[in-house]
Amino acid sequence: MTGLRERKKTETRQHLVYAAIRLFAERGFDGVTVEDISAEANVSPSTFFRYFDSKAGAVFGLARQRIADLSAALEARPANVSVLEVTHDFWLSQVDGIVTDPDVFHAQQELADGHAQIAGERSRVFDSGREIVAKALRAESPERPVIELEMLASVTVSAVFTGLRLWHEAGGDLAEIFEDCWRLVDRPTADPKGTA
Amino acid sequence: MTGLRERKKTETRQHLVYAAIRLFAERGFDGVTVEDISAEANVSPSTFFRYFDSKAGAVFGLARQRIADLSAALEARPANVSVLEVTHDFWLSQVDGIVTDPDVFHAQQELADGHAQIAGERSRVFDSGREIVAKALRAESPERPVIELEMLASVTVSAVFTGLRLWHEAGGDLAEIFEDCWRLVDRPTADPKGTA
DNA sequence: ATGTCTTTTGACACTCACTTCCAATTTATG
DNA sequence: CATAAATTGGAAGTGAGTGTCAAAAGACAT
Repeated sequence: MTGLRERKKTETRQHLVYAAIRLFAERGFDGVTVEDISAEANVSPSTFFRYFDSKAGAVFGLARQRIADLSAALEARPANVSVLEVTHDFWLSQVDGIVTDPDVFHAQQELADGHAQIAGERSRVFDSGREIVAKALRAESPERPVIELEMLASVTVSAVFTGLRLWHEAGGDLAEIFEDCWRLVDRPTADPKGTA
Repeated sequence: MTGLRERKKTETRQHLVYAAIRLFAERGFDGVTVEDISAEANVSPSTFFRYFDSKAGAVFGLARQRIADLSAALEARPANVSVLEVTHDFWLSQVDGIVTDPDVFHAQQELADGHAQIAGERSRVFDSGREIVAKALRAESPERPVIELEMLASVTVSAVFTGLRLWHEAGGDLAEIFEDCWRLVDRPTADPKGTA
């Protein structure tokens, strides 16, 4: 599983992503060619397109690993911990990595906000996260209506997305912002219509 | 405001959007060139790019008008109707137009799910909707914490997005599905942490 | 170590999305 | 009718993205 081949591949992928983000941050998305990125990572342009579908794809080229980690965390869920708790704890656990090296995150956010192509990549990453949480919720509570669970999964993504966005725009304590966002996820669901 | 020039422009834009969606549905996104779309709409490729940033941009080229309508509805809001109510009623009022001619909607959804570029366009449309609702909420309740309002706005988008997605995937009564999704928006917000 | 098989890579050629610039055409205005 | 302004078409150029094929490198046997 962890042969030299595998290691070299993840290495190359990382080099390409970091090279891309750094160059984009320096010269702008349109000011950098795939050839530039490839040269910076010491591979050929052909190789770039073997790792990513598009130039924009490199920006969130490592984020899929995080989604895979979330999926693993949910599959390893202990019986006495809810899916929402696992999801909450997982995203909270990601805060450290982001605040430690915020440059990459802020660059990703700027790029996604400025270019529809990159926004598409970001959107897809979050969407696959939503799908994974929805699947886990369905397995956990097969008796609850699907629409309710789908909305719940969607709102967990909203919390993460909103938290990151607000932190990017205004700064502050990311963990604290995230907890504030999460409060809207943990409201009771089985209530009657309420204030409507 | 409604001179011949303006009318011709909106006409051309519509022709391009419908031509694009129809051709994409027939031959797939990659099986259609900008030249094809332009020819179908009787304009030159140069003109196409004066209306849209990219080939993908044409898919949601009319959706921005809906967001503008939402913005207008929120600005015309009577004092005794809440922002959430206006937003809810607006989206519900859009249901008719979608179910009457569902082909365009389904085609848009398929295209966005299959191509990151188009997903980016969709993401941006919904995001501008979120921004508009958030702005209205801040104006309505300046005393409430910003994070709470931002999350609320984000959840309204989740409701619309989830409703459309589920209807696209499983069919059924769109208005009913939307109401089910909206239940998670209208839960009380000022509660103590509750089940957390 | 050596040979063989498989995977990864680099080089080349090609299409088409997208940009830029200029000339021609059409609409608005006095 | 004349002039100004906006819109359009055409042509040329850059670079993203795809396909193919031969070379290089890791995996695995003897």
